Amino acid sequence: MIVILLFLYVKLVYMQQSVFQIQVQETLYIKDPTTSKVGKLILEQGLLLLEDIGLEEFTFKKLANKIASTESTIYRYFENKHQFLAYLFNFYWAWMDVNIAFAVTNIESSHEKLRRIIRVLTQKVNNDMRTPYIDEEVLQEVIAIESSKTYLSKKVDQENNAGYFVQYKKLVDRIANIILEINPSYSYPNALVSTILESSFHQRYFGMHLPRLTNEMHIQERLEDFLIDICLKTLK
Amino acid sequence: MIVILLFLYVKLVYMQQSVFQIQVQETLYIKDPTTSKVGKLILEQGLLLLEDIGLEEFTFKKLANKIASTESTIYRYFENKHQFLAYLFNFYWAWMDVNIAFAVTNIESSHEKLRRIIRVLTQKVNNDMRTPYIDEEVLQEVIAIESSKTYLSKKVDQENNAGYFVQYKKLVDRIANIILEINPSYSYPNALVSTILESSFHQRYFGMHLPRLTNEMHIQERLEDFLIDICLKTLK
DNA sequence: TTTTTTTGATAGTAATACTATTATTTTTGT
DNA sequence: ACAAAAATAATAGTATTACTATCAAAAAAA
Repeated sequence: MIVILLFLYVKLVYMQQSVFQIQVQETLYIKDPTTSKVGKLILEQGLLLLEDIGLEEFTFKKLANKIASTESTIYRYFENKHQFLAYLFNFYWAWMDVNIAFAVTNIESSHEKLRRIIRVLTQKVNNDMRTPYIDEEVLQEVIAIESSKTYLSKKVDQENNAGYFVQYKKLVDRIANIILEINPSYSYPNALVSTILESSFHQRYFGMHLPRLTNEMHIQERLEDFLIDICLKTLK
Repeated sequence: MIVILLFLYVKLVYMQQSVFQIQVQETLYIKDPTTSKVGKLILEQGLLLLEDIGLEEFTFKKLANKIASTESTIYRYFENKHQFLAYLFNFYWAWMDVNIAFAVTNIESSHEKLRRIIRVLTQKVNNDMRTPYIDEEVLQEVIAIESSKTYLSKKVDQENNAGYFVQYKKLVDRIANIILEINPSYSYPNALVSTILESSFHQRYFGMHLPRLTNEMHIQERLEDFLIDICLKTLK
């Protein structure tokens, strides 16, 4: 408990509005977009544009038009669209980390913790009012589709050094520790966790677009059951 | 047995050189690249270029330079680089399908079949001399990194209709049937298979680039053990 | 209210993702 | 071996992308 609270204290910053706010690293932007109106507009409308047309078609020019601004302004916040995506990616996982931390607070059983974590991972999220410029439901959609593209690139090592994946790695570690509580002799805790996380995104996507690759995984309860079943049986 | 041989007969085309050759669908090219010298050069050098610089940096112009030809020539074979990738993607899975078919031939036990399949999936492949213009080892590397990009796009449904994913879907079905032999009441055979397939790529990649997300999965035996363990325990 | 910072407007460049045209080379059918 | 057909190379051109640079205007901070 104390460990978790300390953890939260370190990773969250207390703001004027007397709510917690999720922070991402300085390597993920040139100028912090949360500190200005245009910055927040970039986040808000950029996310919606990404949802709309996907990463490949997404350009700063189109976003600039959408927010009635200019390319040069957006380039003052983000180096390029990949950094923008990495920003959202880290925001998402930092936020999920908090959700998961709350979901397992006061739970004794490690099995139950894992079940709750998987529920949080497979559930459709609720919009978080503390960040009005980020629609978390849309964010989840976008990250599910685009996140693998952040690391499946020739620039992985460089981007990894720049901290593009810290939040994700932290979360994997945290869940892996719970895996080890359940079965301390299991050899592949991190691998199991990252497999589950990736699968939660891709299976849902397959359910919607490539149904032959899956078994109705667009239905949340099925996806949840599928993943919990794999985890608990694997750890027995 | 007979079913498998018939299957092979249908999906493979007997060629002059008295060897089997893997064929991909007509929707995956404008002009069949295997029917000409430049076509084969495009495949061969295109694959190497992809390995070298990745899909994002890959352009037909660069490939044209590499093979001392022109953009317009390449465009006569493939609509764009995504179709080119889809061609390789289907070639890969068609070829793995054959490898897997041979690996399980004459094997009685379904458990053993599954073990052998996972071995084939996680092993570094050997170059297949029947297709001198495709270096299968490089192909595996490239597909591992780029394949998700074929389906994680706004054009999935359209590309799915065009048959961009048939080979992959076929293979998933085939392995899913073996899963059902092991446990006929398991509810998520296809999902388990596609999870394993994706994981076999990504875990190895994590092992090499993002080690904190996995547990030394760049070592083939570990990856194999990890995946077999998950499958067999899940199906118990 | 001056200074500093941020934004908008405009311009420009090299590269990408193509399409089109025509001359030349290669393949093929007889 | 030769004409006809097909394929390729060379060249040009367009709209868009992915930036960078400059400078004036607007907004925020001192």
